[in-house]
Amino acid sequence: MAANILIVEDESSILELISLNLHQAGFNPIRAISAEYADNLVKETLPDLIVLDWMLPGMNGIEFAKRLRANSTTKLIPIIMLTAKGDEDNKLEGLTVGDDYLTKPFSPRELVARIKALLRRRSPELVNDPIIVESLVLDPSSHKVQINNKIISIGPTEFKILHFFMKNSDRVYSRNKILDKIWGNKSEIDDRTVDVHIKRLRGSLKQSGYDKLIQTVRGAGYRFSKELE
Amino acid sequence: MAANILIVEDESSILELISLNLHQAGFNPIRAISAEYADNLVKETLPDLIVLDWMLPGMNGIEFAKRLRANSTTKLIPIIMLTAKGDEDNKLEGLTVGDDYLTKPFSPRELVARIKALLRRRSPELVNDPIIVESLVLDPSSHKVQINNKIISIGPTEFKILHFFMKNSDRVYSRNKILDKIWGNKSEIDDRTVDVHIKRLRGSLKQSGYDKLIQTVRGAGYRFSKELE
DNA sequence: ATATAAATGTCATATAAATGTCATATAAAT
DNA sequence: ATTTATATGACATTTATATGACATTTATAT
Repeated sequence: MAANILIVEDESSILELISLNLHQAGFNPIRAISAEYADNLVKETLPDLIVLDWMLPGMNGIEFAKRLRANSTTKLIPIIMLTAKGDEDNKLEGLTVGDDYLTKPFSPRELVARIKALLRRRSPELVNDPIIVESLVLDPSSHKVQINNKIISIGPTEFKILHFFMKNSDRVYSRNKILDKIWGNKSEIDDRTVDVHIKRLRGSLKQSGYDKLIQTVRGAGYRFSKELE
Repeated sequence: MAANILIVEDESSILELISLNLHQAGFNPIRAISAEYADNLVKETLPDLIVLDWMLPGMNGIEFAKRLRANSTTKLIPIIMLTAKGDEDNKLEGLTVGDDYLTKPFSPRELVARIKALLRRRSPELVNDPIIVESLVLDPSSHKVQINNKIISIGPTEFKILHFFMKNSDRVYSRNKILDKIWGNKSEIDDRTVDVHIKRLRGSLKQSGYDKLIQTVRGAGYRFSKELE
């Protein structure tokens, strides 16, 4: 289940940019264009992390952050402050109030990295850390698959399938479910195509014997599991 | 078959957020922005569970909950109430009317956990939990059957029969009833075929002695039961 | 922009597993 | 002892999955 990240930012273009990037990184972005609006949202549902712009119309970022810190139910939510270039002297205050800060302009990649770092501390299960099964390692962020510390080459679709399977192991998925999850629900693609990609994926894993992890469940679909039958 | 969860919440952003999180958790969220609107939806869809905001414009949550309880077709639907922080004194009433409650602000993750817990209690058939009889375990989601922690291989039809029997144990089913349940009611298949599949299923269970669980009731059909005769 | 390589989806075919029926053996009921 | 119901092994057939080849699309390098 993806982490819910509240973004508080008054410039809509930046808000959208961040939102898009977080979505691509696998998070659920929640948008707020002001501290007041964000406050209402936080009163209802607790986000897992807050990205908070320093300068906001109305209540500013630091004020909002302090309010969050003052409330026992919200005080533990990690906050990343976004500060403008000029506010060098305010950085200290930003860092003391928030858990981390970034100076504008910042790279979305950097923001995602910082978010992951903070989330990792408090809720490691929400972060896209490498998934490890014995000596098979799939690293979503670097898009690499290793077996015995050796990188194996694998096609994009095969990567997605393996990723999906490793995240959702020990469960059968029908070909149609897999088509939905990997290709998207609009896809007009033939069921049998899944077979072919499974074949290719198994081919990539074969050398190490890990192709056994991808199991055919006759009449039901495929399953990724350590436990062999 | 995902559980249908009706969410009644007037703030659209919260409604969307909850909806998104439930969807990610594998549920089928149904949105309603008022009790009046929800009332119609309940009649149409008979949801498996309702997440109900306490404070609503028009008819409030508790009133709506009471109406649901008064109606025989809806009285058993589990309800999770969402209460505002201040309403400490109302909690008791909320808990008595609903089956569980959460105080705002709550984390979506917590909500999902509560929903699962309630569903497991009230409609275990929706939760696809493993079915366990002594050391025989059938896991519908992974499509595996274990005996003494060892996976046994079993054909699709045998799996369906065993699943059906474990869900409906201690009851005799005629061959025709079994044909209906497993093959579908259109089937033109011979009664005796059931015998053969029962034979095969027993064969798979034999090693462990669990074939004894599948009992022949002469003149009536078959029965799955722990109690040996 | 063009050349080159990689990836994709489909098909036909090969292989394997599962199925349903039957004939016969065995056990239970009368 | 005879009738009736169920168990079982064998088998031909059907159905599902695996696989190799190929034309086409898409991405990457030049």
